[in-house]
This record gives sequence, C-alpha cells and structure tokens, in this order.
Amino acid sequence: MEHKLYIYNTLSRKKEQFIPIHEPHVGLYVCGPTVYGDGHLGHARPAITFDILFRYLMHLGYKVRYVRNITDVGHLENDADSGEDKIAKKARLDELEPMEVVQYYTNRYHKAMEALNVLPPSIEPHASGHIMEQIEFTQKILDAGYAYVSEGSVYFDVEKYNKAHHYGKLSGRNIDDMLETTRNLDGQSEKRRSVDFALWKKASPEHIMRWNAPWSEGFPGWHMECSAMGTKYLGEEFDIHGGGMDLMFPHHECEIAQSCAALGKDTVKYWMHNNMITINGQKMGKSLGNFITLEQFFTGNHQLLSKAFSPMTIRFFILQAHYRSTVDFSSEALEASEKGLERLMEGYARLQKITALESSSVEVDGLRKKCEEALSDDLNTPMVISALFESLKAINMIHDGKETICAADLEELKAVFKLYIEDLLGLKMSIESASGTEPYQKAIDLLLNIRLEAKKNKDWATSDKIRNELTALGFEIKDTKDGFEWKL
RNA sequence: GGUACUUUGGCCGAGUGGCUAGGCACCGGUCUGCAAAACCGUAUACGGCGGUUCGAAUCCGCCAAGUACCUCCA
Repeated sequence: MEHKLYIYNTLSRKKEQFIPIHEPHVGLYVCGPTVYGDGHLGHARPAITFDILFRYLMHLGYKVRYVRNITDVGHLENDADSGEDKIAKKARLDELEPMEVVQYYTNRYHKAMEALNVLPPSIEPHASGHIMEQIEFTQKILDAGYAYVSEGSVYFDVEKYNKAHHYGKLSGRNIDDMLETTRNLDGQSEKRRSVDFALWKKASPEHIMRWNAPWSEGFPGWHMECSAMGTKYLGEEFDIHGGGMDLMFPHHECEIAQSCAALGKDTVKYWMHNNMITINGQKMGKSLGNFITLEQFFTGNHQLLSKAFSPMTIRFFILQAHYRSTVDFSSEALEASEKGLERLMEGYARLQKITALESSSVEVDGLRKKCEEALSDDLNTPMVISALFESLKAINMIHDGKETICAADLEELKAVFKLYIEDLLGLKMSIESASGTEPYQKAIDLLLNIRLEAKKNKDWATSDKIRNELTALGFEIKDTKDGFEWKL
C-alpha cells in the first residue's frame, strides 16, 4: 500500500501506523448490539465509525473480513450472579420465544443500518449459534488453569491470570484497586474473588435459554462470545477489534484475558474505541433512559426532536465529529447538520451539470490529497468534510460563471467528490428528489408555468397566489433565471 | 474514593508550537416585480493562573468546572 494509514490504538494510547498481520488480508471484529430493544443513536456511532474504516480499508486495496456479532444470549441485566438474561427477560415480558425477540430486533437493527447506509459485515455471527465454540473455549481456559468450576458454573481466575499477565492493561487499571472498590459488593458469591467473571453459568430452574455443557446445563458468559467467534472467523491473531468506549471495561478487558489465557498470546493487534454520544452533556444510554431510538429520529416522534431527521442527516451529524470525541446531541445541532448536508449534496449535484472550458481558474489538485491525509489520520472525517466544503465554494463559483474549469480538472473533481461523498463517507442523495408520479409532477409544472406567464404579464396577484398556496401545501418554489424549480 | 478524559467564537465541531478548519445562526452584498431559495463576503475563539520558548489556544505545573469507567450499556 503506497499510502500509510494511522489509527489510534487504545492499548498503546497512541496513533500507530496500521500494518496488517497478513497483508493483503485484514481481520476486523466489532461488537454488535444485544438485540433486546430498538437501536438508538448510540448504536449508530460504532456502526458508522467502523463502516468508514471498513470502506476505507477496502478502498486501500485490502481484502477485509469484517465480523460484527449479534448478542442474543448471555448478556445479563445486573450483577453477574443475580442478573436475568436481557433477551430472556424481554421474552418473558412480551410472552414470546426468546428467538422471536432476537429475530424481531435483529430485523429492525438491519433495517436501521440499511437506512444509515451502513454496509453489512462479511459475517454476522449470533452468540446462540456458537455455543459449542464457547464451551470449547471455556474448556481451553480450564485446561490452561486459569478458570475454576463452582456450583456448576465456570469462573475466570483473574488473580491468577494477573500474576502471569496484566489484567487491566487495556483500560489502564490494576487489580488491587479493583479488589478494593468491589469488596463490598461481594456477599453470597460462588466466585473466589469479586473480580472473577463468569465463563459459563449454570441455569436456574426458570431460566429458558440453556444448553448442555460438561459443567451444567446453562449458558455462556457475555464476554465469551467475542473471544470464541472472533478467533473462529479471524484466527488466533487478527488485526482490529472495535467497539464503544463503554465496552473497554469490563467486556474487552475480559476478552483479552480469556483469549490470552486460552491461546497463550494476545489475539488483537489494534483496539479501537468510539466515544459516546451525549445528550445535555450526559451519556445517552439504556441505563439512563435518555436515549432516542433511530426510528424516533426518522419519524420525529420524540419530545426532544423538533422534527424528523433523515438517516443521512444522522450519518452526517456523526461524521462531522471525530469518532474519539464525545458528540453532544441536540435538535439544533442536527438541524445545522441537515442544512449543511443539503448544501453539500446540492453542490455535488450541481457539479454534474458543470461544463468544462479551456482552462481552469480554480485549484483542484489539493483536494484529493487533503481528504486522503485526513482519513488516513485516524479517520478524521470532519477534516474530509471541511475540505469538501471548501471545494464546494469553487463549484458554486464555476456554476455562477465567476470561475472556470478545464475538462481534466472537472473529471478529477467529480472523481474525488464521488469517491469521498459516496464511496467512503457513504452519503447518499436524499430520497426526496423522487417525489410523486409523473402526472403529478406535470400538474405542478403546469401550475408553475401558468405562474410564469402571469409573471411575464406582471400579474403579480395571480403569480403570488399560486406561489403562496403551493408553499402552504409544503412545496418549496425557487425562481431561477429562466424558469423555476420546485420540491416538496 | 480510584482511573482516565474533556474545556475552542451565539451554537455544533476540527486542529495545532508561528500560516483562515468547516457547518449552522447573525450581519453585509449579488440575484428578484417583491419575496423565498441560491450564491458570494466580513466579523467573533481557544476555562483561569503561572512556567518553558524568539513565539503557545497548541508543551509543562497548579486551580476550576464537567464527563466517563470502576455494575448492564454502543
């Protein structure tokens, strides 16, 4: 690869040059959703962030295998000892089979992702479909001596692991602090230490989702699925593991410990974490109950939303901030993004209509380089967008006849805009352009042509009436030099 | 309590030891019968106090405010 990509590795807390383990192949694993409820804005962030990475790696010529899991078992509601499985709880409340819950929300998640123009991953494994792998993985850890069986459940022996390796190296904490802060929570536990976590849980009698294992009839611990499925599809060592920052501890820390204990080596080379979306400065999340679902954004059906926002607006809004920064949601911020996106896309459409002249009065060369440098510098999408907006000015000036562009420059500009807007940032033209059937469109055109005639005759009363009434119906009428344009 | 991070103009949000980020809003202009839309343009900034430096919003220290993780969370 002639171009160098730098990504921030949470492990080293530095930007590092990305060098694949087995070029040209790249293995990418990202923690997907637990499908017990509708996806919210927070789910869109990692999906979009790693969608950009996925697209960019492919653009650079790598053969990428992108694995994003669906968690449908083992993710508990509260403390590992007493919590109820999230899926099972939802199923009980809705009187459904757990797998009905899983299917329903998985479908809805897919629909939302498609609307956001997030490419499907190469493999989307379900935890429930990989119970055997998880049992085997657990057995490996037991064989290695880093786990113990207690009352039919299997727990990871964190203290023992920590003697040989550093438990806490990803999140930057040490075991003594953790033992201190968690000591009080520990009462009736079957665990030796409060920091130990479950690899396999024996199912209580009322627990529906259960499988046979050497230790008991039960289900796998939450962290186990990613270790088992990640290594199954990407190998014992793979390139990039991503997810939300809130998963850093304990989820990813446990994953590192599990994989290292079972395989005797570190599995992941680069750890990447996207930051959180906040609302009034506070993290948006299920536990805080302050989340807005993606569907609510698309329909505008939420008290904090001034109106509906298109999936592309959401995508653009997220891309306008760097993935490692928190981004604060507000209706105003989204409206600003919406307008900005519209301007960008209209400029992009305008670019297609520009005719080339003999020579260029504008500079086109720098854009591709700027975008490339920005994206390869730890996915700096805000910089890419900024560069595009700067070129947008030139496009508009050319359109107005104030600047000129030659054929070669025009081709380059079109190519770069397409590459970055469509292929890499994944922004699509708004769907609104296709409004109504042909007879319907012709009827509107007819009305506006009548208005045009009225204008020629200086019959302002008729002209304004048509304009005002159409506006009242929700049409946007634009007068141009030689006619009109309209949209809903 | 422990650990980490953040603090940029009216709002959102990049960046960086010296050169305009960008978007939205505002204001001014072009266009228009008037508007709207569109387009162009100007302005406004780097939490506070010290230090390093020829020079810091950018590095260091202290202080303040806020957030996250330490329990489920993308």
